[in-house]
Amino acid sequence: MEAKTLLQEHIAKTASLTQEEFDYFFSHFKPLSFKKGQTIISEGDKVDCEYFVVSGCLKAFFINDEIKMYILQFAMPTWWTSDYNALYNQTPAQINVDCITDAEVLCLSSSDREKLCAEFHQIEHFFRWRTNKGYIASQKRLLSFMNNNVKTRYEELLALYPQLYNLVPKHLIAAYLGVSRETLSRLHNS
Amino acid sequence: MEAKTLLQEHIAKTASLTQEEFDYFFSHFKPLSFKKGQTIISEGDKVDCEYFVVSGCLKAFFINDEIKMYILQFAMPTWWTSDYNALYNQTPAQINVDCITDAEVLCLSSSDREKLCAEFHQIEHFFRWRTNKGYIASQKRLLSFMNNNVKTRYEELLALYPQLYNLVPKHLIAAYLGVSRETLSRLHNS
DNA sequence: AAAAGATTGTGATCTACATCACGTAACCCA
DNA sequence: TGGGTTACGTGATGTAGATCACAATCTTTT
Repeated sequence: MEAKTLLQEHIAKTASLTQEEFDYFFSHFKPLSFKKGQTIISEGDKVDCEYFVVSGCLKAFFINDEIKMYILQFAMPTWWTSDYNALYNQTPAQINVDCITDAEVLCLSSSDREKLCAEFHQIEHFFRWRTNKGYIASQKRLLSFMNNNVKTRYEELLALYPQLYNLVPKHLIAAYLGVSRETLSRLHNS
Repeated sequence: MEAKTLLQEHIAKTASLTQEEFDYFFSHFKPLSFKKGQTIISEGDKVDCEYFVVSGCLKAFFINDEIKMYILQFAMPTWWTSDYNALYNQTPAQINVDCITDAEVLCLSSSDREKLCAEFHQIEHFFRWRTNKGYIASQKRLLSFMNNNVKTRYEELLALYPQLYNLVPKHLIAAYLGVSRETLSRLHNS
């Protein structure tokens, strides 16, 4: 699907904009294409934008001790991603974002987002709900982390996003679950 | 500090309301007082409200297998709490909220919040930012969970909220850290 | 098509933390 | 003021998952 239509249908679920308003909104987004493996945000970068995924799959991750990787989010079409802590607090990125597959994204700068939120009540409404859903999902994941063992978390993840099983290498799924790739591999037999 | 002043100063940090607008906003809140140990939300309840803490300390927690407790949030003055998943998706509460100390709260119904957000752009702005901060904090905690051992998480928590050490029994701090009370106790000696 | 790198599986061993068990001290509240 | 509940410490033992090591594919690049 075309980027503009995808975004429009996505927004329409929570906010009512006229076609004219949406066209204006859309004009602030910059379309970007990336190849598999390309980096969008690196640790230490100044972060100015957030990204709406049109096609492909990104990962937002943290590297500890230059060795261990922890994946905060897989970002699929219609998902938003960035290092929101860095973006809102104007601090250097602690999170990396790169492309698991070739990907197309729409890039929106933080200043444009704030401008658009101030100009259109409905746009502010949309972003409140988007963040709200992210917050609820994040709380659920935290609870699952405290409450469930690796096997249960793995099954939950696959039930929620079956396409990940074939799209994403297993060691990345392990990094999302916060477990070693060896342990994840052994789960298949138990 | 008086409940109304506390809320007004809290809101003023992110939204500009005239005194008249704030008075109208405030008129939708219901002040409630609770004693130490009293329950505000029980698992299975229909959840209609969110709560702004004026004084005291609440905990939002999840009980697994009728045995293990996991604390999602300690809620102190100027913090907001509820079972947001239940509140937004109109599902029965999975989270409990009760009082660690005597507490005063201001209660806002979800329908009033949505009404106020629709009526005043600045109020929608405020709630977007509040949720945004919650989302960022939740992501940070998730990262710390994956990345750090118990001792580091304990030190982080005490650095962020030193008052918790004396205010809250250790087994509740253990339940927040997702660790057994015995292990937490042993950390003091190591 | 060959070489190099990435991905996955699996055994052996190690470790952080859980669980069980028991003892002591502090705090309610009738 | 005394008896019961709650809080907290600490030893002994169990276990999920980490780490190390190596081998077998599968993918990408030249």
